Amino acid sequence: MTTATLVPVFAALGDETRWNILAALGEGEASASALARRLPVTRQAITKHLAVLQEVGLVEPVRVGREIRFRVIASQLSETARRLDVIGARWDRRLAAIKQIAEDL
Amino acid sequence: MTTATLVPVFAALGDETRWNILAALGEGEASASALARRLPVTRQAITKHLAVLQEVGLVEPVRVGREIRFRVIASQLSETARRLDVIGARWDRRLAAIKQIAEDL
DNA sequence: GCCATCTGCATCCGGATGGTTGCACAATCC
DNA sequence: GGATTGTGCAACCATCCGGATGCAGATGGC
Repeated sequence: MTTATLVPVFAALGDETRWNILAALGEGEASASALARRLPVTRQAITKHLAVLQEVGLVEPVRVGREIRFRVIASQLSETARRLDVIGARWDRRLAAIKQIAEDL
Repeated sequence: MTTATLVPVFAALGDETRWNILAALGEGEASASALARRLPVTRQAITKHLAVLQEVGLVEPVRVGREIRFRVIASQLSETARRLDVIGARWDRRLAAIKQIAEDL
């Protein structure tokens, strides 16, 4: 679960490279080195990004022999979407109410 | 509609102050000056944030007399949530498939 | 045991970013 | 018409951030 606070999750998702990493991980678990081979960035850069993604619970490390692979935690994405949807709905209601009031004038 | 590219929207949502502004706008339309009065930041800072929010279609300016009020576009929030949910679902399927393969070994 | 490979840590760098201050300009209300 | 209030623009500042380099340490294959 680790329901991370919402804002940092969005901050993590607000970077193109991070999405590329997530997309690459969609093909299956991969280590930082492996990711560095198929993406146009250094391993160290990838490591930092993975740390950010792990911090907000979007990704999870798995030790395999001497390497550390990472896998996407899809549920965290869904959870974030759900929470954002709730917020959106709340605003919809509020705005609808305001509009109603305005029209009643 | 203005289906802004997803990543910049997340980047915009990845800032605490911006959420405070959105929350304040939830009470109803407000100008940059008005927001500056009830938030612990300068009007100019707020103006910049509003520009970012407007850029990604989360907020919309409305001219009222000599002031420019801003209102939240709730549909953009819902839309973003929907798109994120689709991505999450895709990952869920993919991960389920991978798990299936692993178990079949 | 040795070499190849993967990870970790520290440092450095340029650009973006959140924020401020200061000033000029526009419009509105009385 | 004048003072008040709202906006716009520019410069400046500190910090964060994405990224690169370099080097040291760990670990596994053969």
